[in-house]
Amino acid sequence: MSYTKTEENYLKAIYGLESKFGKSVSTNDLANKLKTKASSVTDMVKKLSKKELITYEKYQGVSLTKCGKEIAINIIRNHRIWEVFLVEKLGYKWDEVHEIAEQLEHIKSEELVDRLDDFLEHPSFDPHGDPIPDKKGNIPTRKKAIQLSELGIGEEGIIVGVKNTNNEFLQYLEEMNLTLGKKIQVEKEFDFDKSKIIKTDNQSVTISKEVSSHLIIEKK
Amino acid sequence: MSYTKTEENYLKAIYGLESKFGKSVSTNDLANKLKTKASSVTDMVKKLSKKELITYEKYQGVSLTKCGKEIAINIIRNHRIWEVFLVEKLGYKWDEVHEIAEQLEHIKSEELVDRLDDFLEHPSFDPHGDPIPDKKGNIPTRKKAIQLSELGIGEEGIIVGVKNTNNEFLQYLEEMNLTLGKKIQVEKEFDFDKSKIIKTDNQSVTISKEVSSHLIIEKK
DNA sequence: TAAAATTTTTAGATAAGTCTAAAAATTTAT
DNA sequence: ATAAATTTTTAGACTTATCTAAAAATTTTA
Ligand SMILES: [Mn+2]
Ligand SMILES: [Mn+2]
Ligand SMILES: [Mn+2]
Ligand SMILES: [Mn+2]
Repeated sequence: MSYTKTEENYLKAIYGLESKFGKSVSTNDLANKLKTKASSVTDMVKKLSKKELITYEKYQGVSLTKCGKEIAINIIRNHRIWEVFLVEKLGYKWDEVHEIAEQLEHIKSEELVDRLDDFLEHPSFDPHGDPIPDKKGNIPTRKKAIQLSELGIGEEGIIVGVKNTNNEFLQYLEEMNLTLGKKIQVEKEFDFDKSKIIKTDNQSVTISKEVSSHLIIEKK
Repeated sequence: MSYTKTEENYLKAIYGLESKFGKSVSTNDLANKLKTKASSVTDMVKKLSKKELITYEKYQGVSLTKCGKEIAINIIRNHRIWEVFLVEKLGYKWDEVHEIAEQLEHIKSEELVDRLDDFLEHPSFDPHGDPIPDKKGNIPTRKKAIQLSELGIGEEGIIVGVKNTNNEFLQYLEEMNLTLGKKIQVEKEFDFDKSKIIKTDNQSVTISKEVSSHLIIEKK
């Protein structure tokens, strides 16, 4: 069985919202995430429900079935593997790959992404630090990853992920020298707004709570 | 300006038929090539005409405008570069890549295929020996390429292309050891049906006129 | 708990691309 | 030059995914 690009995007969006909020997904939230109208969502949700990819009851929101979840995770796998390819092999920057991966993730082929995965030597994380599900849907985890906002003064860590893949944010991080793999140390924290001074290899930068809560760190 | 997958496929098909027959393309031929109905073709052809990608007069068939031709060639460029990638980097066989490239050719990105082209070190021909247009639309040519059917007894050459990318044909060639780059020599020709005995590096095979006329050779 | 606000669904339209059946135009054959 | 055959176009319908506006259900507020 094969699904339309639209169906796949709905499943992916439902998966994302379900994981984020830990409960069934509302029509409005879905409409908002997919930049469409609630009425359109209702239509599609009925269709996906009939195909048993989601469970849906009027006014109660939706959640993925086992099958729907598998499909969603597979699309996410495709997306992230393509992002690795674009950055590692074609030299794209991490803020340039998302849109293209949004297209590539829908290419229909049993083998393609598995071959690409071999070619890339089975990466576990994408250019934004997000985990890449394996063929069976298992998602790698990081043992002791925390938000930079939780790191105390003097403590050291390595940047392993970003919790926001907005292009401007990624470009900002690039300028601040806060990219994946960078070793950092908390130099100071300002109580009044929880902003921090962060020491990287060659400079110190001040970042807001907003920023530090979107950076994922592995403690040294 | 960006076009739908369908529009792009129509332009590509028109380009192919126009090149092949050297005259304007009929509704029926187009319908046949695109595996759709003549009535659907008439609709789309009106649409492309309004966009000035083709010229169209009722009952007179269509031909590409400069702009339409540029788009068609660009899609072909995409297709062939992706085919090279699939074969060279992901280890696909030449009979496995066409369908996937049919999808990949429509990915919308200014840069993607150019970067891929760099990554592949600017190939001039795809895995089937078809020329890859450059970014400006220039199509590489081979000076002295001829059909194997034109090669005389005793003459030698190298296989540089196939004029039919049907999967079964490609698999047949593989079995006969008649793949791109192979050196061959005409051992014998049978007058009654123009079939030939061909010597390759390690064996002799008999092939029909049908087959030899679809193999492109560069004379030694 | 009743009114107000919000969310969700329904009803009806639209656009792209496709199809069948029938009409119109063109080409081929007699 | 007509008739017959073929090609092409038109007319009308269908599917998918969308939208707006209005109705219905649910949740919040007072
Ligand atoms: Mn992404
Ligand atoms: Mn990512
Ligand atoms: Mn091809
Ligand atoms: Mn090819």
